[in-house]
Amino acid sequence: MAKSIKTEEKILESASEVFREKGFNGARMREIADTAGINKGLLHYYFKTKDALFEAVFKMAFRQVISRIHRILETDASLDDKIDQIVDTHLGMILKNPSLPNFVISELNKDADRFIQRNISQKEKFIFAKFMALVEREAEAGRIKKIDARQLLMNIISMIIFPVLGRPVMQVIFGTDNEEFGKLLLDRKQHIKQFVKDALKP
Amino acid sequence: MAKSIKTEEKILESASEVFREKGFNGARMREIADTAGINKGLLHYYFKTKDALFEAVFKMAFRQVISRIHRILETDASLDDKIDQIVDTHLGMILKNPSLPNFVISELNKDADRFIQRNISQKEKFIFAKFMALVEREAEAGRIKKIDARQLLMNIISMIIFPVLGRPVMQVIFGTDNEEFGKLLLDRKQHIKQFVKDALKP
DNA sequence: GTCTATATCATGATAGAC
DNA sequence: GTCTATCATGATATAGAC
Repeated sequence: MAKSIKTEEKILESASEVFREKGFNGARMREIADTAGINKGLLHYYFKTKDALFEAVFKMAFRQVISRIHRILETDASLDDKIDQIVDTHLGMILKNPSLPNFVISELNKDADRFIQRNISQKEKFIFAKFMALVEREAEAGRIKKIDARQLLMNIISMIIFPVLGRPVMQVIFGTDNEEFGKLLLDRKQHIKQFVKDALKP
Repeated sequence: MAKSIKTEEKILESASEVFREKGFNGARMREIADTAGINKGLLHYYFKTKDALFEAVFKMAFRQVISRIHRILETDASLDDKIDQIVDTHLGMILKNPSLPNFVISELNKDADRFIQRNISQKEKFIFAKFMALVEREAEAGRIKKIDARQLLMNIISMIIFPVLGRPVMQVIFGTDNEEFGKLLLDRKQHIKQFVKDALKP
C-alpha cells in the first residue's frame, strides 16, 4: 500500500482538520470518519468519545502554539535575537497554519479558567522570570527603553497573531481583498521587527 | 411593572449573552428562552429560526466593533489624536465587554470570505484612503517615521484586542493569575499609546 | 402574544456480525 | 480491526389551545 499511515494517525489528522474548521460543537463525528475514509464505528473504537478525540487534537495544537515561545525564551540568546526568533518562527508557523490560532483561542475561551489553572506550572513562571530579568538588564545598561517585559511580549505576540485571527475584520476596515491582504501579511515579519526595535530605542 | 422592556428586546439581550458565551453551534434555543424568562415557542414567534436570531445578534455586535473605528478615522482630528482615541474608546469598550471580540472573530472565521465580500463597500475604501493620506502627510512633514498606514493600524488594533482575546494563552505563558493579568490590562491604554508614539518617532 | 404538546430529524454512542 | 445496524437523546421547529 502506498499509504502506510496507521489508522489512528489518519483519524487524528482528519479530526484536526474538521475541528479546526468547525470547532468542537460544529464538528460531526460523521464528517471526521468520512474525511479519514473510515467508518463511524471505528472512531469510537480508537477514541471512546468525541470529547476524548477532541482532547487529543487540542493538546497537540496548543503545544504547537505555546512550546515554541517557551523554547525561545529559554535560550541564552540576546534580547534582539529572541525578538527576531519569536517573530520569524511564529509568524512563519501561523502563515502556514492560518486556522490554528482561531481554533486554539476560541476553544480556549469556552472554558478559560479551568484550563489556565491546569496549565500554569512553576516551570512557566521560572522561564518567564528569566526573560523579565533579561529585559531589565538591557534597560539598565541603557540599550533599550525601560519597559514592562510582559507588556513587551504581549505587544509582539499580538502583532504576530492578530492579523491572521482578525483578518476578516481588518479586511472590512481596509476595504481590501484577499490577495492584497496576503501581501501585507508577507511583509509583516520585517515590519514588526522594525516597529518593535524603533519603539525600544532608548 | 418595573420591567417595561419589550419581549423582543429581552430576547435579543438573552440571545446575545448565550451566543457570546457558547457560540452559534453551542447555543441552545432552550437556554436562550430560559434566560429571557419566556417559552421556547415564543422565540420562534419573534424570530422564525435560530439562524435569523443569530444574524440579528451578530450584526449588532459587529457594528459595535467596527463602526467605532470608522467614526474615528473619519474625523478631522490629528494623527496623534486619532491614535489616542482609537486606543481609549476601543480598549475601554473591550474591557467592558471581554466576550465581544472572541464572539465576533470566531464566528466570522467560520465563513470569512462570504462575509468580507458582503461588507466591503466603497465607503470603507474611501474612509481608509483618507487615513492613509494623513499618515503619508505626517511622514513627509518629518513628524513621524515613514510607515505603511495599514501596518500601523493593524499594529494598534492588534495590541488592543489580542490581549483580551488571547488572555488564556498569555496567562499560561506568563504563569500569571487572573488578578495580576487584570492589572496588566488596565495599564495597557497608557502603555500602547507610548509604545506606538515611540515607534513612530522620526 | 404566550403557552403546551408534538413532529421531525440528526447526532453521538453502542452492539454485534465478520 | 473494521463494518452495519440500531438505540437513545436532545435539538429545532411547528400546530394549535388559550
